[in-house]
Amino acid sequence: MTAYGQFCPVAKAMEILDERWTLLVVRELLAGSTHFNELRRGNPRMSPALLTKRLRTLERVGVVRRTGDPSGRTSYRLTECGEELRPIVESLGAWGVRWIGELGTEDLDPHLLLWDIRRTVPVDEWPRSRTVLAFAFDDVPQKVAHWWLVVAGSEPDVCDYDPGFEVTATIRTGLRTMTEIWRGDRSWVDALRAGEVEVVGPDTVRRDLPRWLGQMPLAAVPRPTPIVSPSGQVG
Amino acid sequence: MTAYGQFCPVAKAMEILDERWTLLVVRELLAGSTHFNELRRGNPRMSPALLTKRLRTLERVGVVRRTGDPSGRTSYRLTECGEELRPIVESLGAWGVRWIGELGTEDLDPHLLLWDIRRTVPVDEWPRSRTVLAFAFDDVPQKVAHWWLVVAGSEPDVCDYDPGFEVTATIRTGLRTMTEIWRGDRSWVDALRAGEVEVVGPDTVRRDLPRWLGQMPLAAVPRPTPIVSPSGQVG
DNA sequence: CTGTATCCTCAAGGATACTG
DNA sequence: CAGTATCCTTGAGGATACAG
Repeated sequence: MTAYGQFCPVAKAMEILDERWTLLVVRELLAGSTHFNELRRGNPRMSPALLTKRLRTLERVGVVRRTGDPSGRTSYRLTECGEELRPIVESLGAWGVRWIGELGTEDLDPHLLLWDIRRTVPVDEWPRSRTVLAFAFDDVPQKVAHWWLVVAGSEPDVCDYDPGFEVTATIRTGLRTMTEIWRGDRSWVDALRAGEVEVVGPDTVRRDLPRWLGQMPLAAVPRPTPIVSPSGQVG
Repeated sequence: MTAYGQFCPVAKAMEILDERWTLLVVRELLAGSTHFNELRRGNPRMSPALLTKRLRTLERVGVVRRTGDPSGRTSYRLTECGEELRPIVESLGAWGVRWIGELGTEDLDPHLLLWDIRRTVPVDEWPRSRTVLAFAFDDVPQKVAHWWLVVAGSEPDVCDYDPGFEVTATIRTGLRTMTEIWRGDRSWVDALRAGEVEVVGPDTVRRDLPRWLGQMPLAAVPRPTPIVSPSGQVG
């Protein structure tokens, strides 16, 4: 928060918002997280001390209000001022998904992926009875390769251990491929055709599964048209 | 540009954009600056080494293209990718002007103010003949208290020394007051009534002067409605 | 005009362990 | 659950001078 020495509103805004992690904490709050550990889960590489510090700053400048919620737990909520950051965070996301397609291996995180999927799972598309999808990622250490997504009732659950229910279908693929599909960088059909995803389960499930999982909301953002030269090469 | 370890497009965008000064350099490019020293003038507290570094990064990620312009001078221009940051920078400005009203003394800078005014002076509103406005700021060191704005033809000029032409009118006020008027935090009439601005010159000029100078574009952004309690106090 | 080159400091923030 | 406490490092970036 070192001052820029400018009266320009953009500079004044950035004094607050350009600090590392700040807008990612706001992103979590916009997505509906309210508790300290929810915010941590959304930003696992952030130390708790730093999260505290950022929340204090955001509170001081009026973006966040810290309250005890009904049950007495501490909870953080965006003020009107903070809520008005929504279009900014959304535009940043749209810009990011359009122009920063290349993901490093560092950017891939199964925990974040599954939690993000869980957040927006279209439960209505799923069968009424308990349904369990198993994920097996073949490009990460065994320890973090297996995940389960359980939909029973209206609340989806994510586990990194076998919850013991019968598995409806298993998705074998790379974490990278699954992430790219989720982000809308490539389509299910494309990945299936390329043999990079294998869905083990009944045909009906294999057909419905893409609709069950869906894609992240930003996946719908149109991508820049690649410039194709007459020779057919991408320029 | 330390990675966040997240595939989220907001995180990927912020890896680039949350570095100190970055979006302020982009702001200058969006405003039409193309040369190294123009970019420096817009961000005087930024060291040239750091500006170089930021420009290299922006070039590497595809936001900026570095070219020699017709005359051979180096020039920096936004790519399509960089141009798409415009709505983001504008939203940040709108948010900043709405929610960060308090300016520290550090934020006041006569050079930046005059250059910003110059940038958008509505020359058509001015007399056809050469017109010179003198600014005398009474709350800053003598050295930086006196400025001249010269409009002759279509190109306005700013000087921090007496250019020698006959002065059409002199504006005596605080740098803070002038900055607040420019930002739209307060109105001319309000500041005049409060006796915080004195315009020395012909009546016609005193009347027209607010229209000559105008306000920064973001001044038009509506401000949050203060919550007024029944007792009349601002909450 | 468009940068390099150096130096220096300091504080941001990552890692880890611990507590009411 | 919601943070503190501590340590440590490293590189970000401010200041200044200089160069092609």
